[in-house]
Amino acid sequence: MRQEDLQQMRTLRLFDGMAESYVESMLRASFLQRFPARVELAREGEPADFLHLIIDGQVEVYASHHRRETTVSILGPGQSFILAAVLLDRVYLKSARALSPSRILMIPAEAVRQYFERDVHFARSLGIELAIAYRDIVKELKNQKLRSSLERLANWLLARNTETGASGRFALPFDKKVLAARLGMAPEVLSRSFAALAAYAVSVDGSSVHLQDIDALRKVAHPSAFIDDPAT
Amino acid sequence: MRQEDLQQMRTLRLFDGMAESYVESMLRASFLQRFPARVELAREGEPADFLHLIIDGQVEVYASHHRRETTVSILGPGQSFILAAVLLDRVYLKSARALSPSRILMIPAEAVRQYFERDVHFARSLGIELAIAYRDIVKELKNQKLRSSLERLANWLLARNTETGASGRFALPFDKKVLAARLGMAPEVLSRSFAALAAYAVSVDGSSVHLQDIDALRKVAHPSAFIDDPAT
DNA sequence: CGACCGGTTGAATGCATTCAAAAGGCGTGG
DNA sequence: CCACGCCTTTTGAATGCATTCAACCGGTCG
Repeated sequence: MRQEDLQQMRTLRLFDGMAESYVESMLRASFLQRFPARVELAREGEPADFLHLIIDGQVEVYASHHRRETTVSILGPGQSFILAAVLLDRVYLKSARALSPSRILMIPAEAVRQYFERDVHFARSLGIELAIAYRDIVKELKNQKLRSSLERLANWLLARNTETGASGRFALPFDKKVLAARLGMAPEVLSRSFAALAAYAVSVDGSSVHLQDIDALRKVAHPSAFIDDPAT
Repeated sequence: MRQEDLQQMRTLRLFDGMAESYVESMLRASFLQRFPARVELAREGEPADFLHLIIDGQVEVYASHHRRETTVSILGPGQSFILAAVLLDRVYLKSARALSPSRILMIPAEAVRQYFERDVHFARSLGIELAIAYRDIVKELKNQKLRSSLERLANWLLARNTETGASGRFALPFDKKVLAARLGMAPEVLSRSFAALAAYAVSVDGSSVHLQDIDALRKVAHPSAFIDDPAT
């Protein structure tokens, strides 16, 4: 790892409050890897060998079973994945692939477990990280089971709008195909849902979206803090 | 709390390795409550005030939104719920109700957070508990999104059979209505699914189930270690 | 130019929900 | 002990949301 990269890694939230010498030693054992788009970063069923931390890029986390596939989440810089498997020393329950060229900090599972036992601050960070991940997936389960696909799309648009400054205009951060997977629907359904939302002043041109009547959109979406609000 | 109850609480897995004085102090602040069936133990949207630990009884964890409701899990003795909300000091994302008369150990959220910071062993227990809960819900998400209701039922039957000694005969641990909710389907669908499984030598009489051809059932179910195996 | 990929649109199918009604089980009160 | 009523479960039928298959458009790349 290069000196300036190391410097950046040291400041990761995950290491907050941790003894410096521990951080150093963990980082020495870790790899900062670059991956091209479409590469598989982890495969369901394999033993957890590294905790993955996204420094740069987008990663799709998904699971397969019996010729079907479902996207669980799409992660970006600052987020980690497969933490639970690492902590418990079990196999991955999900696979992950890079959606864009990515830089991933890979911390050996063994080291994670070791310092989890050894350093309160690190244990605390991991616990909080896990708790957040847990709540995120609960929200996703609710999103999937309590909403129609039209509602899921509407809420995603509202959330994305808020996230990007609430200007009413933003670009889709990935292909519609991927968005469809993220929202748990076939691409065809996403297409039809966008069409249906035109009635609520949602206009889409390629990847640029314009929400011209947020209130109308909220009425279809029925947003809920307990599903959509990342800070809740 | 009575002396003998206290004694029992002290041996909880959650407290393994924890300094005795800490355990004592946590338990002194806690309540061992009895609840009749159907009582609501936690409500979505309320601030997390207690970590709940089931000593006795069955608890249904569910979430509501916009006049719909979905069951997230059904828990029994030894399992805790709403740990993530307690740790992060956020509101509950799910509600919980007692399915049967239950005894619940309620540990004040404040105390949980305090000892989480203070005691490595406790932090470790919580981390592991959270990691397991996380993986369970990932499995549930996969179960829901990658399977038909017939498959979900078939797999549940297989798992339950294994759990109860693989004799091919067992009783449903709760009403079919509740089972339907647990499996994410309407009661009507459960009924029809049972009827459909008769073709695979599954016979049901009231709450007693008899699986007469496990292999046939496995063929419909397509069980997967990464969804169904509690130890994976 | 032709092939391919992402996206859209149309049509058919299917799984599951919903509404409705009837049958079976269980407990309560007369 | 029986009758009644409530709740669970089953069965039937209609509806609907979403998947799947298929065809088509437009842009990009070899």
